[in-house]
Amino acid sequence: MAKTVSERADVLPALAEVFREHGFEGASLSLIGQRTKLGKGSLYHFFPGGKEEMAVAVLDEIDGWFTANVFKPLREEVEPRRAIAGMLQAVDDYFRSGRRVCLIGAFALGDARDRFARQIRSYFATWNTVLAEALMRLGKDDETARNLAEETLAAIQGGLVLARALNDPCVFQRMLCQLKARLAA
Amino acid sequence: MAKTVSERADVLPALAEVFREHGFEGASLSLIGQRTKLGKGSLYHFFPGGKEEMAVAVLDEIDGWFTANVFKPLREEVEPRRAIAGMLQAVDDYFRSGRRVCLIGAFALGDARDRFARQIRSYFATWNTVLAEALMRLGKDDETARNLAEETLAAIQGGLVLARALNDPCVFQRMLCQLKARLAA
DNA sequence: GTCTATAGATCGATAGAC
DNA sequence: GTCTATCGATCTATAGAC
Repeated sequence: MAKTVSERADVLPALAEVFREHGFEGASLSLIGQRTKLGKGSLYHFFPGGKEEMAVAVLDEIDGWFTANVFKPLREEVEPRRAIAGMLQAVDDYFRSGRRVCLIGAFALGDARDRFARQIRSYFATWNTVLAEALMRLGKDDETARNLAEETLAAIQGGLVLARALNDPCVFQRMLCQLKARLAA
Repeated sequence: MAKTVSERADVLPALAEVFREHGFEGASLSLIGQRTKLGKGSLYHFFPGGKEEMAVAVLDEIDGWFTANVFKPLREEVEPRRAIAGMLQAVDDYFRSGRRVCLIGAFALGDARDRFARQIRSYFATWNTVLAEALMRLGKDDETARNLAEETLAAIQGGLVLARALNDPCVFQRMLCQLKARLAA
């Protein structure tokens, strides 16, 4: 006992999975304890702010992942075609081809939205902006690029909703496929 | 006291609003009691199955509204252009131009999905089918119609997610506008 | 048919031993 | 740093008065 091995970052993946599956309200501390294999004492040691701080940490980690694997490549890749193809590939990986839900989207639809409004807004706003800029580098005019970026994000989020509602991940894959064609046009 | 006036159907709108704002887990009985202005005794008189039965009743009512105002017109209107324009108008009204969330979509993303899987699936599956059929009557071939129907539902759901995440209902309106053009093409 | 009161379970959070 | 024990609050659900 008194294992000193754990770090805060170690429990984030399990934590994220619990929030993804049960939402903010549905993720009880006892459930979180089971899935992270940590007692409440340990959880409060890592997250003195309780469940809210756990969710903030998870959202931050997700934001970090997207910044590194989606937003940054989208901004820095000089060849816009490759930037966009890379984005779609990363999205497909992240959402496990439609088998995994977007936690930020789920939070946005639920009552957790107000609590985490800043992070939710920032995630989608950033994505929207960097994608629109990549589309402009591809030759689209300002308005077309903005609209197309917005439609792309909506198709991704909507595809995840539909895939889960119909219990059919293929819906999401078809959505990505269609986006690939549309964004290249 | 002993007011005999209330009927089950009278509380459904308030009930729906509570679930929409707080999700299934977040909608506590005390909150439901406040918003419906009914005590727990009355609520359990109308819904012996408790919160789950309340949610089922709300989902049924939503399904009834869409059947009458979206699915049925989409099936029966002989002029497919009018059928689709009518659908988009009904959707805009129902979702208050993006200010209102889709409860069924929100349930699909959260942990309520498994509990209400049948109703969630049926809602989207029916919509998808009747829209695809209308598109075929418009002259699209089978595969195109199916894909376009799917993309339409995803755009609507994704538009609602984005509108709420960015706190900007205009996103949803732009989405409907774009759909109008795309479906007519 | 609606209310208040409350049971019984579970919630988030804390304290203290080790 | 992790555990167990436990607090008070809140939850869903029930019982009984009116």
